[in-house]
This record gives sequence, structure tokens and C-alpha cells, in this order.
Amino acid sequence: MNTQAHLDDASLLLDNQLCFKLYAASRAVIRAYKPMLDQLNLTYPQYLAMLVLWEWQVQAPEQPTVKALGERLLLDSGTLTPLLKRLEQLGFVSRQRSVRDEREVHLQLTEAGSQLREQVLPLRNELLCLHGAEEDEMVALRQNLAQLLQRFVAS
Amino acid sequence: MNTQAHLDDASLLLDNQLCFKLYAASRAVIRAYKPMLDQLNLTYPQYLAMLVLWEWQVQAPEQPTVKALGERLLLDSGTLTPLLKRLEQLGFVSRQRSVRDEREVHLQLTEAGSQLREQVLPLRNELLCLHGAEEDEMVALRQNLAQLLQRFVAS
DNA sequence: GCAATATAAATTGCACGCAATTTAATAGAA
DNA sequence: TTCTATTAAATTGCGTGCAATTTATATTGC
Repeated sequence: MNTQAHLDDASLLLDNQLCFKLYAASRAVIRAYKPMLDQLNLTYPQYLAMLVLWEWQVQAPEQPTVKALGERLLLDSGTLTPLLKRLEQLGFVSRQRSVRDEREVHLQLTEAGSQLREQVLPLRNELLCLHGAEEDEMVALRQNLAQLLQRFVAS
Repeated sequence: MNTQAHLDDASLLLDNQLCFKLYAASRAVIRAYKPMLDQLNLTYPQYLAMLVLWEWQVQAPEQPTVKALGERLLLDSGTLTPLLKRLEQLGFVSRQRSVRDEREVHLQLTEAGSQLREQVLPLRNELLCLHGAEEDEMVALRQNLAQLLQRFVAS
């Protein structure tokens, strides 16, 4: 019973765990988004999916498949299929089997889904204001996270 | 249909979203922990709960309640009750109603739960090595996250 | 002392995440 | 061509997260 020997090792203290800080911060930010997302009738991962679809509408000629969306969000079909069915039920997205390759499902924004974007910007600015988010600080953190993410995803 | 007006606004691009980076990085790190946690027979939030219990064993005279654990992990009884029942089934934790206040449930490490800690340190070092985590970088990121977390939890 | 309030866990219900499997369709090799 | 391997979604099962409610107990205000 040499418990004491381990007390000196602070590396397992919760407060020293980067992994917990990440986990807690991520959930805290999602929680902060909730009031805004409630107004849009979206959950947080649904919102992220919509961000990708709005972006795709502009940048790419063809609508993305479930796989392409999953690569962007780092999510698999086990998560995305039911999520997309809900977005379809909400009337924001339509899903259709590819004619060229019937394994694929293409995603298309409906008019309502497309127009939802207009509501996001003002709500999001309000949100950032509310939490006094500093632009500089956020840019720095984002870069740090990108680095970390790359390291861990690359693994 | 002034879609074009919004194209110029890059603030809604996924890659510019701090919230997505946080969310993705958090999941990536959890994924990286999985091989290690599989060896310990723990899920990630179960591991965080064990970290708190190991810490508590040393620092506080009395065993924590579910509420105290929840305050530390920022989780409520809806998440913790079933999680703790699983830790109990695994033989790592025992739960007992407080005698003084029967609303409370106190948590105690079993011998197996206490001993599990011995296995963590070497596994975790291996993990950090594997992903080439730089100590400096991690400290900086942790501080940034702590700041962000405080701002968003304080809200 | 006792009704009203507050508090701690537990429960319920729903939406993720993700591993593992299944289904359907395509691509590739012999 | 036909058999095999690969691929994209969907499905299944389990463990969170979290809002909302319920249950049981303790505290309070009168």
C-alpha cells in the first residue's frame, strides 16, 4: 500500500488533464449555443451539418454525399443517418440516392434549409457578445486546437 | 435571393468555427484514449470519474457524494447515476446512502478501484509519447481552455 | 409541530457517438 | 463473365449528456 508515493505525482490530477479541459470546454460551448439553436430548432451536431451544407452549396458544384459530410465532420453513418433523417423531417434537407451509384445518398438543402442561414449570423453575434469572446484569443485557441487535432487525427 | 451577399461572410465557415474545432478535438482525444481505456475496462467519462475519486481519496477526509463528483465533472445525476452503477458492477466503486442525510449517496473506491490507478500512469505516458504531445504546447492550450471554460461556465 | 419549500438521486425520454454488423451496389481480378 | 473484394449507408446495441419529472428526505417558516 504505497499510496503516498503516488500523491506526489500530480500528472493524474483532473485539473492538470488537458483531456478533461477539452471535454468540459466543448460541452460548455455547446451548452452556450443551446438557446440560439433552440430558436433554430436544431441540435448542435445538426447545426454543424447545416454549416457544411451551406458552405457546400456555394463552393462545390454537386451536392455532398453522406460520406463527404462525414469526412468533414469526422462522423460516420451511424451518427449521420439518423441525424439527417431528422433534418429531413424538419424540412431542412432532402436525401436522395445517387443515380450513378446507388450506394451513395446525396444531400440537398431545401428552400427552408437554405433560408435558415439568414437567421444564424445575428444570433451568433449576439452569442459571442454575450460571452465576451475576444477575437484574438479565439483565433489563438483555434490554431492551438487545429494543431492538436491534426496530431491526434493523424495518429 | 441574395445568397451572394453571404458568401463573403467567412465567419460561418466550419473551419473558422472555434466551436467545431473544440468539438472535434475533444472527440479525437477521447478516441486516442480508447486503446488505453479498453485495457482498463473503462469508458472515457468513467475514467474521469475515477480520476476524481483517486484524487479525493487523498485530499479529502470523507468520500464524495454524487453531487460533489458532478460539480467536479460538470455532470448531473442523470449522467452519473447509471455511470456509477456500471463502475459498481465492474467492482471499482461502491455506493452507499449517507446515514446522516439519506438523500445523499457516498462513493467509495473498492480495493480493485484503488489499485487500478497503478496501471494508469505507464499507459498514459505511452499514450502521450505516441502522439508526440509537447509539454509546453499542452500547458498553453490547457490555460487557454481554462479561460474559455470559465467564461462560458460563468455565463 | 407541521405545512411549504428546497435539495439529492433516480428515472424517463431523446439525440448523439461509435463499434460492429448487415445490406446493397460497384469495382476488380481471374 | 463471374466470382471476389470493396465500398456506402443503414442498422443494432450500448454508454453517455442533458432536460424534465419523480421520489424521498431534510430544512424552513409559521
